[in-house]
Amino acid sequence: MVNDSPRLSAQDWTRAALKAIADGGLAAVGVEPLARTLGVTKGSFYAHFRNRDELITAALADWWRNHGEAGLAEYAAIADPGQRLRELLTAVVRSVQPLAPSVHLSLLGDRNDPRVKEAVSRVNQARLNFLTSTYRELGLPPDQAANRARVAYAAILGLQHLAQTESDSPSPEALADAAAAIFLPS
Amino acid sequence: MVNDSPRLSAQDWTRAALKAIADGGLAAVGVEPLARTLGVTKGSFYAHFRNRDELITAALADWWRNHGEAGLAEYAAIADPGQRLRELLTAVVRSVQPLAPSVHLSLLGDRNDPRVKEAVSRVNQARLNFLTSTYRELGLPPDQAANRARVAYAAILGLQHLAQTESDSPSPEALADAAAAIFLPS
DNA sequence: GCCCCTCAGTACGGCAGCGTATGGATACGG
DNA sequence: CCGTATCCATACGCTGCCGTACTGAGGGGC
Repeated sequence: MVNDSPRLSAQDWTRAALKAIADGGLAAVGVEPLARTLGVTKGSFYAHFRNRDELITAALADWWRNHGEAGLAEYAAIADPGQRLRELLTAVVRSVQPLAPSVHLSLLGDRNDPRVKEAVSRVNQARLNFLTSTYRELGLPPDQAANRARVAYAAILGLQHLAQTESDSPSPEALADAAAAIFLPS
Repeated sequence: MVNDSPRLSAQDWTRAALKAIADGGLAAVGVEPLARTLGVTKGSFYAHFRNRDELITAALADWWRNHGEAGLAEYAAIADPGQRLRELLTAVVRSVQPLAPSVHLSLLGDRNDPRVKEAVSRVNQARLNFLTSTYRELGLPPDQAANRARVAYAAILGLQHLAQTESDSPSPEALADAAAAIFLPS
């Protein structure tokens, strides 16, 4: 997967752009800065993209493609909805600890950009739909399922917020238990 | 409260800076752009601040001062913890609808800046403490109260997140009911 | 082996924003 | 009415970044 040849592809640029977004937002996506980190000059960039805007659009498209339904496939394979939900929660709570820079959170600062809005909206929608149908499988009526999914997903997002802005991380097991107790229907 | 005199104060600049942060992040805080929106030139700015950094620091300090414990005073006055929690939830769910730009969310995009980290951390800590003690008053043991407060606050943050990136707003009453059912201890 | 296409280097123009210098205007206390 | 401090305008240099033009080097199909 690693491109050891000195030649770069367009994907190398979109990947670098996403990394830049993850820890600096759209403002951190600059042609010349990226070229420096990639070890080339911007002459290379303009062989792959027409301008900076095109790179941003490509990077965002890449992102929501991998974080929409694609990223949910693993869990969609779990037949039992209760277990599916439990594994989702624990996975989220566990993955939340490290200060792994998150594209999703960084994009909040640029949520006025229509392309960003579109991308974030797609990802959120896919996840909300997934959670909603899971709750429906658990027997909740449609509207209740939708609301519960919404609050549950909101909690997931919020936990990531908190994890990114705090140094002390509370015990993950206890938190997972608390989350499970709250979001698994009685 | 409105300063109709043509002369500006330092507070006018910090307020403008916060507004800029709310819908563009730190990157949107520029001396010359702000001067344009305020109808003056940057000559005015450098009469109040030594540089752009000082403005940002002042604006952030202003923000967490008003959104930390100060903003919670209104609810701290409610004696009954159950009612306090309910009013908090409904107020949050209600205030979430409009696309009122949120400083808090925008700051997440710049969470790598140490000053931003500090400010956001202070506000979150104050709110978490408040929620935790409320849950304790409701009879939960300390560790459970802390975890429950954490998840509840996370849900609040996440709901704001969702409200900002979606066009369709689900019925606020239903959502408030769902949230209350979830976060008010049985 | 030759050509062509892709990737990369160099150089230039342009623009926006930061910071400084300086002087003018306005308010206010004495 | 005068002096001083505060607020504001103008002009300038500087830096970082975008975008374009042109050139060069290397590899694969024929």
